[in-house]
Amino acid sequence: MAWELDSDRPIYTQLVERIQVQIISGYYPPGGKLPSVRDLAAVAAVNPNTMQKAFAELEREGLIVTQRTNGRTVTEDETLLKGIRMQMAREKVDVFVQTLKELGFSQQEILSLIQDVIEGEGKNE
Amino acid sequence: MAWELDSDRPIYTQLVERIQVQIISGYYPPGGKLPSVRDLAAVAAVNPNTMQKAFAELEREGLIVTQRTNGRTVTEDETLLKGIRMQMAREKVDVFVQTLKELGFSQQEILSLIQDVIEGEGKNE
DNA sequence: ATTGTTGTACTAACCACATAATACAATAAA
DNA sequence: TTTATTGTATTATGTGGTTAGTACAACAAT
Repeated sequence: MAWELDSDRPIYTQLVERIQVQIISGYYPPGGKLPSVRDLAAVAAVNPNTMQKAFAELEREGLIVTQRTNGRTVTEDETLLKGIRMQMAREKVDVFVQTLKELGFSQQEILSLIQDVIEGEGKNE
Repeated sequence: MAWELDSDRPIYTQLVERIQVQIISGYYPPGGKLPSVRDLAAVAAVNPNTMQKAFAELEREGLIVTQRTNGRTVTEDETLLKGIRMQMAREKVDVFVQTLKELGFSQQEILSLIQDVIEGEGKNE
């Protein structure tokens, strides 16, 4: 399936975030090989240049390593991966809680909304 | 203070979201008058054209009403406002929970993270 | 009546993003 | 050695967002 991309934000940014999650979640394990620029661009249905830009950003963050003519691999630094995982989670939580508070929801109401979603999904899994 | 705007997304979209929250939270009460395009553009430090575009979108959604030569007011349809409030909240919750699950957090872990933030903030308020 | 404020429309210019189409060097695979 | 694949770089083109500047009609305030 082609990746779900929002036209409201730069595509390369969305590619970065998606691949970040795939790495953090273990879909691409530490030390594992990543698809080539061309292949992954084809899968995502974007231009190779755009995927190249996303990979460059991921490399700048240290999540992936480039071997000049033999593709790319996920970093083997699992400490870094775990750190980024927690960092991403905390940022999502902070933004979420702040946003809901701005909408006028109390702490208890926020927790209730979360539990509603979790219990609702529980019936399907 | 100038509004905090992210260069990663269209400014007018961020203006829409910010004003939405201000309306939903009651900062601009139902039936209340909104600043003029030029004034609010000056406050936010953006071009009047951009603010105009944001207002046009808000009007399309029904949140605000335009009086041709006498400014704009927030809709008096409080049922609509409450509906949008819940709609926004549920979407935020859904996206949040899904994102955290993709990062490999369990339901209990998600709840714990939320409680950490809430309790942490409690000490400052 | 005059002045000021309102929403609105228009053009020009700039820039970032995205795509398309090539091209090249390095190296793995055959 | 030859071929294919890799990352990478380049140029050109199109699109959308943003700003700047200007202008106009409608109406409130004076």
